[in-house]
Amino acid sequence: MRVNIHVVKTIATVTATCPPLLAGALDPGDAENLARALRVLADPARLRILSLIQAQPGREACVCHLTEPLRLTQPTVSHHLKVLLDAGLVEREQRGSWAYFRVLDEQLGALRELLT
Amino acid sequence: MRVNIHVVKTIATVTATCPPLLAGALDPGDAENLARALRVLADPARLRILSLIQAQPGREACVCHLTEPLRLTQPTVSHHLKVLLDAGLVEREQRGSWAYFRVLDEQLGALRELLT
DNA sequence: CTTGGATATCGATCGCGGTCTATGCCGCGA
DNA sequence: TCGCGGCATAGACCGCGATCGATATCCAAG
Repeated sequence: MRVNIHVVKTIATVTATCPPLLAGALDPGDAENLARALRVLADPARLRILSLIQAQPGREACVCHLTEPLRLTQPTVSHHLKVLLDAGLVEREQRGSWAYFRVLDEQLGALRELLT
Repeated sequence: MRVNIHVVKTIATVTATCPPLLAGALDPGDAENLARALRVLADPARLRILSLIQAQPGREACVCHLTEPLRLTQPTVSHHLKVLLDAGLVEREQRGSWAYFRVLDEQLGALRELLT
């Protein structure tokens, strides 16, 4: 049986409810959510994945384009892409056997606005 | 014997050498440095510390002002403040027995610019 | 100098997450 | 239908860092 799993988009959630960092005392819940969102970016492999996708012609990449420059195994790259996907920082499009990923820059911009 | 320890300011270092995230493929070293800088912010306690300091009258706070709202012990708060200090996100001023901390918003702004 | 309070440091614990290998799943072509 | 290639998932391992109690350090007052 197939169930629809509603994946919480970390970034979208926090940008919708969390005030800017220095605009006043953050309550514990907002701090936790913002920290969770920042933790997605606070990894060298994921930062490189975002920049590598964006540097690709067409600004999209599938997993097999990333494993070699990252020098990481395919499962590890898939893991990072899932983290980025759940956060809402990339989108995924299946084309045949390949899964193409694109960066959602608006989400990155929204997150950036919270560091104010 | 006393030695002068030169503490590397994480944020200042990365903003001086690292290109914006989506401006092209990040090399591994830059990715590592940027991730290190983001990891400083990717913690709910440190986010709350920054916002609590800023919410204080005079935009400064000493350790004893932070332990209670954070519900963390004094050593833990001191630890987080040291991380923020080493990163260059806060400055420290000793006044009598008390150590007052202030947020360096320029550093936060510089880091924010890298998420582009 | 001694005491007391504020802060820093030390050492230990423990949970989280990045990485791997092994394996499952899916779509395509022969 | 079978095999293969691309990707996802499961499970295990391991290091890092958040937190704490204990203790050291520093400063002011008496």
